[in-house]
Amino acid sequence: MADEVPWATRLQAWFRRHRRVLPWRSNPSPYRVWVSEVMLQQTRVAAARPYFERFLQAFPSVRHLAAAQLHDVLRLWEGLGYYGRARNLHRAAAMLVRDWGGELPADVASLRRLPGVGVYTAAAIASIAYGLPYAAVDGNVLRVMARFRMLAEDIGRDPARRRVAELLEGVARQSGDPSAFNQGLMELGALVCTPRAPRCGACPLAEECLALAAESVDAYPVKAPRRAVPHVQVAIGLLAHAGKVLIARRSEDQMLGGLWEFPGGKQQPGESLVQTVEREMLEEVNLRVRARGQVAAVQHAYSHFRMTMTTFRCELACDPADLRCDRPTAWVPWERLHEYPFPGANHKLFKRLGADFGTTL
DNA sequence: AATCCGTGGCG
DNA sequence: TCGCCAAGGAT
Repeated sequence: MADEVPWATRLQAWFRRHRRVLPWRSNPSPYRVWVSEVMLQQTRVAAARPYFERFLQAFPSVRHLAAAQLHDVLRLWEGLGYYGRARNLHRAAAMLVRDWGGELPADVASLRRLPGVGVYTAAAIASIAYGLPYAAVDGNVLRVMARFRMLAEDIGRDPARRRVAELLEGVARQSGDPSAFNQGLMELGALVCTPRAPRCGACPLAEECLALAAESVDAYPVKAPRRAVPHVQVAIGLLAHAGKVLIARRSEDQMLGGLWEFPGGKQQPGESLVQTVEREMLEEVNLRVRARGQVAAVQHAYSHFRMTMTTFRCELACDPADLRCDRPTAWVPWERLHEYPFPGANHKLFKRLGADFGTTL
């Protein structure tokens, strides 16, 4: 059957020969495939790998994950980004225990109902863990197929993804090994048909590649330019009392949800950063403080805006018992802050301040 | 359909 | 230095 699509056969042969040894490939159980696929969403293999090892060590099964506290799941996700993935993974584990006996369902419709499992991830789990014939169309596959078939559609839009999925569904079915076919296409995109400087001389699909034949590989894939991102000024306060600093937990329905931070917020028009931090402290935790001096400023780029985060040492100008906040807060010794999951920008700050900064509080 | 959601590496 | 990009999903 595989002979009906020669390029798919060559692709799979190439994959068997060149595939990387990756932790989730050694034992592609449904749980391990699921966790790896979620970690790999918009994330490079090199970045996800150490997280996967630690995560599976801590939560070896769906039931272990479901029984865990979100706090501990987020600590293991800390630094990987897109924290909604971790929250969804945790929620989905509970659903799997409740509705599926702690197993991953073996059909795409049921998989698709799990939070954090979209069209791509459902197809990836179904094909890689269960051998079912679905095309898993990720960014790699879109780029490879845009060049291979010289597709003019903007691959950032949904019609292109659907078109490629239609193109590949039949091939995946005839391939005889949907897991190797899908992973082969993605591996090809990661190792050979790369975004920049593709290695067409090493490509098993080169002789049938339309973009290569037209000497137009550089013109594909077609992608709309990104918009410019805004830059915001943020001021945060390090408020110490009795040897501990005040932190607050971000709401789970917002950006960086479930992670901890120092109180603070965005600078408003006509406001100095000192005024910003003093106002935010009052608004967020109902404490009157005086900003004593700038400690550090770090630059950080999020997915859709950039930030300069300026940090001020603050001094209490009211009774600490006035503390009121609509989200969890904690007074924590500086050396124990690592027990709480913090966003990347805060880790830049920690690194800047040094390990013994706590002694200066 | 368009926007929101993180981070680090790379040229 | 800085824009681009990576095994996308939710709304």
